[in-house]
Amino acid sequence: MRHYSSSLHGEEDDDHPLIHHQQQQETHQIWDPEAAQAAALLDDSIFYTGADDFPPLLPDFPCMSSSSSSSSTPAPLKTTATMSCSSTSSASSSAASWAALRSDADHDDDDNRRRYYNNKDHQVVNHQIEIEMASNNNDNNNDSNCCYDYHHLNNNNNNTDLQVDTPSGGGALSSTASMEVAHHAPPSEQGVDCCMDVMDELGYMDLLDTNDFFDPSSIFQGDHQNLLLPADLQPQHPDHDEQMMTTMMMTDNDNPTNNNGIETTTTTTATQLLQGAEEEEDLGSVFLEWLKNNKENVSAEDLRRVKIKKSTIDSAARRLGGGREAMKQLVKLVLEWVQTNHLHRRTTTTTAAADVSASSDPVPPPPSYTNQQVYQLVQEPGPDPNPIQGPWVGPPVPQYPDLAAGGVSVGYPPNIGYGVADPFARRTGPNFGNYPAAADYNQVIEPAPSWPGSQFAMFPAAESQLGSGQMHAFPGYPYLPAGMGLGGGDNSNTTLVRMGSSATKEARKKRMARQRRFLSHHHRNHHHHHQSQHQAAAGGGQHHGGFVEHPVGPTSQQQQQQQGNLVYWPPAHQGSSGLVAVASGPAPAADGSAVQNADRPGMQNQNTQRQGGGASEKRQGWKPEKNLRFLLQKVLKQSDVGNLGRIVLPKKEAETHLPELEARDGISIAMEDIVTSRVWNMRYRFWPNNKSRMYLLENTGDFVRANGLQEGDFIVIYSDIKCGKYLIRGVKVRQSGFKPESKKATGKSQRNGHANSPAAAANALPMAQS
DNA sequence: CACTCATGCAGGTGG
DNA sequence: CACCTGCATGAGTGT
Repeated sequence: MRHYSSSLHGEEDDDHPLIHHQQQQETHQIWDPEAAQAAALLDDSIFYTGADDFPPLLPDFPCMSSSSSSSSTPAPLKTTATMSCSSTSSASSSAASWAALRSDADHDDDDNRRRYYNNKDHQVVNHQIEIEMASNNNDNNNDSNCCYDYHHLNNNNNNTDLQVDTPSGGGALSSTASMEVAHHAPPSEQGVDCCMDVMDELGYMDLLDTNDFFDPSSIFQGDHQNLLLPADLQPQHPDHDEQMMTTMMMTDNDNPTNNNGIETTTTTTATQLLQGAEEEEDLGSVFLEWLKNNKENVSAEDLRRVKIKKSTIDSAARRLGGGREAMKQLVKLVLEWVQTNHLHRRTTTTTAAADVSASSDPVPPPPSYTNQQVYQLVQEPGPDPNPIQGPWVGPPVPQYPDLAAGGVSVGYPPNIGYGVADPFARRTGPNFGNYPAAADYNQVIEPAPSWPGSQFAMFPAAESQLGSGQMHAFPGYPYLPAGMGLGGGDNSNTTLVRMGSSATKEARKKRMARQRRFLSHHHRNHHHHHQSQHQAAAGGGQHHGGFVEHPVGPTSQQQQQQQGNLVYWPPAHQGSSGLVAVASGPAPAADGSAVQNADRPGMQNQNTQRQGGGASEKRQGWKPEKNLRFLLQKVLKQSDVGNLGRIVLPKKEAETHLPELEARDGISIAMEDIVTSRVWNMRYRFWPNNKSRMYLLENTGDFVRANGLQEGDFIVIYSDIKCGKYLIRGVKVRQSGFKPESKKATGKSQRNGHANSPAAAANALPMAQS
C-alpha cells in the first residue's frame, strides 16, 4: 500500500486506459458555508449584474451601480443632489475652465481615502471624481483651483450619501443620506485654486444612476443651501435598506455657514441646465445646451481649467451603464460641477483653499495652482430615509472617519449594489451570510477595498497639463465620439472630453490586480475555512465521520435513477460558448437551483448556464438538500487516469479552493463521491515545480476505475457549503466517435474543444456509474 | 518570457 | 523486477 492513508477502496491494481484532459477552471470561490445562502443569492443575483467581465465591474467607479439600480431595484432611488462650490479663498474670478482630464491626483485619492475611510475603506465605497478647476490664468496666482473630491459611500441598496470633506481636515462634511461637498480650507490667502475631485467612484453611487442621479429634480431639489448635514453620519446598517433619498450637498469647508447665495443661483441654473440637458440627444447637444445656458458665466478659459481624470470618467461611464447615455449622464454631472464651481467662484471671493498638494495631492500642483479646494462627496448611507434635499451644506462635517468606524463595516454590506461583487467586499463583512438577500441589494456598493487601489491608482499622472490652461481632451473616450467632446457643440468652447485608451489599459491592469488580490484574500479566507474542515475530514485517516455516515444528497441508487445532467462547466473565459458535457448522475445543485459556483465575474455567462443546468437538475429530481459549491473541475488526462493513481489538479483552482498546503506532503482529504456517496480518502498535495507547484490529488486510482473514467472525462470537485466536506464526481463524456484530443488540443485549448462544446454536451452520454 | 501542467524517468522500496 | 514516488523537462499557452 502506497496510499498515504488508508482508503476505503482497495489499491488500484490494474491499468485503465484512462484519458485525461486538463481543464482550467476559472476561479470559483468557496463560500463560507454559513454565508452560503446569502452568498448564493449574491452570486447569482448581484455579482453578475454587469455584462462586463469582472474587471470592468470592479469599480474603477464603484459608486456607479450602473443599471443595477435602475433595473432591479424595486424601490426607486431618489437622489437629491445639491452642489455648491463656495470657494472660501480669495479666488480671483477665474473663469471656469472646461473639462480636462486629470490623472495626477492619485495620491490625493489615496490620501483622501485613508483619511475618510481609515481602514474601513473596504467597507466603504469611496469614489472620487476629480475635476480640477485650473485658474484661468496660470500666471495668475490669484486664480483658484478648486479640488472637489467627492467620495461616495454607499451602503446597501438605495441609501446614498455624499459626504463632502475637506482635505485640510477643515472638517469633512458628513451627512446622512446625502451627498455633501466640502471645500478645502483655503491653502492660501492669495487665491483659490480649485481642484475638483468629483466622485472618483461614481460607480458606487446609486444616485448616479442615470435615471436618478441626474434627475434635476432630485439633484437640485430645493435650493437649500448651507444646510448642515447631520453631524452624525452613521453608516447605515445593511438592514436599513429603506429607500434613502440621496442628497448631494456641497459644503463650504471654510465657511460652514457661508451661504453666499451663490449656491442657490447655481443650483437653479444647474437644475435648469440639467433639465434641459436631459432632453438632448447626445453629449454634444447636452454640452452645447449647457454652454448656451451658461455662456455668460463660463468662458472657454474656464472650461479649459476643468480637468477630470479620464479613468474616472471612463469608469463613471461604465458605471452608468456605458454607452452614450451613460456618458451623457456623466457629462451632465461634470457640467453641473463645472457650473457650480464656476458660478461659485465667480460670485465668491473666498480666499481659503486647502492646499491640495499638502492636503490631498502629493503631486505638486502647477505653479498656477496656488490653492486648491477639495470637495469631496462621500456617498454614504444615511440613517434618515428622508434626505436633506438640496441643501447646500455649509460646514463640512468631518465624519468620514466616524463613518468608517461607525459601522461602515457593519452598515455596508460588502457587496451591496455592485454587480460584481468585489471579492474583498464580501470579505469585508464579518459575515456576509447575514447580508440581506441579493434582491435587497440592487444597489450594491462595492466595498472600498476592492477598488481603492485600483480606483486611485487608476489615475496615473496622465494629466500633467494640469493648470496648463490647455484644453484637455479625453483621449479616446469611448463614449464621446470625436468631435463630440464637451466643447464640441460650441464654437468658442471646444474642449473635447475624451477618455484615454490608456485608461482602459490601466483599468484592466487594475482589475487584474484586484483580481489577484481578491484571489489571494479569498484563498486565505478559504484556507481558514478549510483548515478546520480538513481536519475534520482528514483527521483520523480513513474514517470521515459525517462524511460517510451522513452522506449528503441522494443515495447512489437514487442518483442512479435520477440520471441528472452533470454539466461540465467551461472555464470562465469561455463565456457562453460552451457548455457542455452532460454526464450521468445528479448534478449538484445549490439551494436547489444551482451549484454555487465561484463568484467570478467572468463566469457570468457560465453562471447563467449553470443555473439553467441547476434548474434542469432540479427538474430531474435532484434534491436541493445539498448545498454544493463548485470548486474545480479537471478534464482527465492520460496521466490522470493511468496507473499512477494521481490526478494533477489545476493549480489556480486548487490554490484557490482547496486547503492551503503548507507541506509538500499535503493533506489527506476525504472526497465523497456524489453519485455513490462513497468516500474516497485521497491525498491532496503538491510537488515543487521549478518555482511553482503542481497540485495533485493522489489515491485516485480506485475512484477513477470505479467510475470508469477515461481520458477526456472529467472530475468535478465540490464542497458542501453546509458541512464543508468535499465531494467529487466523475463525469464521463462519451461522444460517438469520441476520441481524445491530441495533447495539444487538450489542456487549455481543449477547453474549447469537445468537452465544452454544446454539441458535446448534447452528445455526451450519461454515465450510469455504480 | 512566464506560467501551467502533462508526462518521462531516475531513484527508492518492497516482494 | 515491478511498482511507487517525486523531480525535471518541455510543450502549450497567455501575457
